Amino acid sequence: MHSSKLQLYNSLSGKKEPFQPLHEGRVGMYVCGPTLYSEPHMGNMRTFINFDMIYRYLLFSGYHVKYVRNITDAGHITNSLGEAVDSIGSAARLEQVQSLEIVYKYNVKFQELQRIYNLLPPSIEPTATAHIQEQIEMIEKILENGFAYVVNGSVYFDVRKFSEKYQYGILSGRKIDELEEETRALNAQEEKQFFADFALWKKAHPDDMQIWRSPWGDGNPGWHIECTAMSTKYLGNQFDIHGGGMDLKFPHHEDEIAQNCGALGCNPATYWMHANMLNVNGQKMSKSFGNYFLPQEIIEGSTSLFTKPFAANVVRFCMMQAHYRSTLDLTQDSLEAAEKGYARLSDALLLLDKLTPSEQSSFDVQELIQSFYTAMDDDFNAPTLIANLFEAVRRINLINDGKEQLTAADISELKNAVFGFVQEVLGLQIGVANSDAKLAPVMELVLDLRQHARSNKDWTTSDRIRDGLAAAGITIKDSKEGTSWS
RNA sequence: GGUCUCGUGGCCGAGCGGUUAGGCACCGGUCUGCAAAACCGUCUACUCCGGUUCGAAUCCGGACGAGACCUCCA
Repeated sequence: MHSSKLQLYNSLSGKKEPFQPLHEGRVGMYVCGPTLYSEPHMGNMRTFINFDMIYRYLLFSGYHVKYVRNITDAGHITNSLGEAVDSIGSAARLEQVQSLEIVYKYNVKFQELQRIYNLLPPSIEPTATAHIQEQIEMIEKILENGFAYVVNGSVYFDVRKFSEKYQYGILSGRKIDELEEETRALNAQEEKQFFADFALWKKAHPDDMQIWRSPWGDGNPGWHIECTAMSTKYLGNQFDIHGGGMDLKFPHHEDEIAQNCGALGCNPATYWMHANMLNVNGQKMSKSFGNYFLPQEIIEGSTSLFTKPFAANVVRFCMMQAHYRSTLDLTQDSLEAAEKGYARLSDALLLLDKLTPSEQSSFDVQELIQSFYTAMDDDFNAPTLIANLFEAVRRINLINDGKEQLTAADISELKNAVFGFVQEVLGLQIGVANSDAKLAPVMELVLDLRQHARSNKDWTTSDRIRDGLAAAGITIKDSKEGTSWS
């Protein structure tokens, strides 16, 4: 039961298009992963969380998905001044460790973060350093096809030559003759024949910590070629979806297209998807703005940006309330709102098991369920999905109050749909109990004593227990069914 | 400087030509010994100025403002 109505926004065309996979029922998806010269920050995580949601909905829709997300562990080697800059190497020297050691260290953290934020593991997470040979072969193909040239041990992509046959700038909308004026005056690029040419292979610099042999001498691969090499190896010359952060659109993705065309004669992906940036307190997350924090710090409450810790589920829920193509502003207020909203959603879902079925249903469950699919089929509109889920929450609560009815079969259908969308599609975990095994019987005793006092109208004692628990951080809730605590 | 995106109520954030987005907060109610919690309900909008249209938050033009990319970047 593949979702045939799925529409997705293609950055290549700038509009929503019906999703038509290359091979019926199968999807190949490549997403640019992290560069592990430092810990991935919360902004990085938003992109991966968004693509996790996209991956999840494709799976949920019945597609067989091969999801490749690379790990960049080879340094990006050039900066605007043409100097060799190996960011992984620089970080390693600072910490006095080998570059592989630092990459390994951050990779372990990244894997842990994926578990914490409930990301499904991709089908494959290939690393750049394990695919140097493939990158060299890809560069050789581009050279054979005449779209690159060798200078002094380095290889550059020939953008002008490429433009004779293909359109450079097709993704980002940039035009070569305009690019030159747009580009700020840059020096020290004498090796390049043309300002827009980019490195495929860069001759080794004495300070490089990572050096490989190649037909052009010792050196390391250019920044863009790893994705072309690995996407081709695992997904083929052409696949369905290529994703990444908005900031990778140019030049990285543009150059990937050029490389793929140059080597294999085709744009690698049918659909290009770009996730938008995360803002914190109104600005793009950045060390210089002082609004930079790590994904584990928000959970531990160890960032001074927020006054309290927030659960990974809450952070994820907050992110799902914004569309993946919109910027999202994370603030104390937005997180607190998400925390309460998520608790409301969560409570209603747990209520589903306790509902009393009726002979007849007072509203159309199918219509409600369909609205979930409609939202997600419209370019993965998770915020609208959540709005529709809250409509379900309202209905569930009304049933609980005896103001709406649902048959046992309808309750069961609703439950499957709602849990499916919340847990499998949005990747949120419901009903994760936090009660301590030793505390539970103690609380039972304490609440029993309080109930005893209450039935004797001994309000002094009952309130003393309630206030005492509150002081210990335990909140109790009285209801018709009894007293619960958390 | 160039290219592009965006400006929605107290906050976050959907919608993108006519129909309630939603969450949080506020307010009203139900429940309760009281309170909290929970639940139900209500109210606050579309930066400004023109234009197109029977009708615009939604399309077009302009102004102002914010941001992204052009250089490593999710």
